[in-house]
Amino acid sequence: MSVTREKILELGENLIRTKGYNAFSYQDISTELGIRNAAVHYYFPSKENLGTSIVKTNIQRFEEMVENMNSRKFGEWQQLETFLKIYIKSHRENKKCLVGALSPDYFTLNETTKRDLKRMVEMILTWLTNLLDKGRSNKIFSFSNDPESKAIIIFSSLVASLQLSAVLDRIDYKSFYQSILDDLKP
Amino acid sequence: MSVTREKILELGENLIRTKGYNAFSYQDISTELGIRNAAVHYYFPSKENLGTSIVKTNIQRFEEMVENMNSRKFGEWQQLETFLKIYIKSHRENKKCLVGALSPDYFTLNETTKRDLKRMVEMILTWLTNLLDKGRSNKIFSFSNDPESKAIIIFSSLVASLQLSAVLDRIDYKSFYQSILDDLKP
DNA sequence: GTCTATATTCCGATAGAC
DNA sequence: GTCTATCGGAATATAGAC
Repeated sequence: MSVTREKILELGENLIRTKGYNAFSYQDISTELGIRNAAVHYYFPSKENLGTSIVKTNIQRFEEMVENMNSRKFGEWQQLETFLKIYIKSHRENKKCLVGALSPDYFTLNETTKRDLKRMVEMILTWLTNLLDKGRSNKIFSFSNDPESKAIIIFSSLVASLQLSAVLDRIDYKSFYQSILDDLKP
Repeated sequence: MSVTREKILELGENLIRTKGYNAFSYQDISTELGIRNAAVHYYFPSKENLGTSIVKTNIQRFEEMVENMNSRKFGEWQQLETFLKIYIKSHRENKKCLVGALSPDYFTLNETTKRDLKRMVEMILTWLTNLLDKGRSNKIFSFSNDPESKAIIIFSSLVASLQLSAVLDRIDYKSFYQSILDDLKP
């Protein structure tokens, strides 16, 4: 696979996660890579193509993370902490997560990207719901509400915390993150 | 104050809360109002002006809500429920809240709008932190972590839940909202 | 004070050169 | 297969008519 293509994918993801889908342009990418904007169109004919490819890449990344944790027999705590590390890293890099970057623009996306983003969110929420449910059965987590609602609360917190971090440069992310874990302790 | 100006403000807010700041244009507004796009520029010379005005309006609205609750001597539960109603209403109208609509685009905003948005987020978080703190002292709320972290978790949940609702049209908002309250019950 | 005609810049995308 | 020259349209914004 072309190295230019790879670079475009990486740059595109970074641009979406910093400026947002509707604020970045092919020009941003071509300038950075020292090529013409139309060269980007060669690899990704439309912005729709690029957006969808980026979402698909992220879905794959998530699936690989889950598979990896399963094959290494991670416990529920370990799995949750591994998942949370994605957000700590994003926070350190001053980026939003892909879901937090694209979901606010959902209505403006094309059908393909919408469908993929939806699939990604469903995948994450289903995984997290199951994790919380199993963890509670095993007396590792403790919470009063139903697992699905709890999963939405936790996932939403993570997604928006990265958005709010950009606004309030003084969020103590360590405390925030620790609070999410503390909330689940038996 | 001009009626056209009022309409522009209202339409602009709706557009930001549905399409997002970088996706809506003055054309969207002028078409809806049956005037030329430049007429909108008369009232709000730049998009920056419009954006800032909308944020300021929302800050004022929030301040009035708090003042109103104070003057009517609302208890902590009642205050929290009143606050949550904003999100239930937004959810019903398929809109994001203003913070959830603008924060993801923070890096692309001009300095004035950035400053106002920051002020709005700080105001809400400070209010919520104090509410949680007082409520816990009065044995009305129960939670283990520090009030500021808890406030960020709750506020983040609310902000992103509206974003995710657009993606997953099948979020049971009632359960979600009830779970947030249940989490705080002693 | 209110709005229209118009300029300018930038966007995403196509056709075609190498 | 890879990229450049270029288009058509839409975006924000200004100058000036009424």
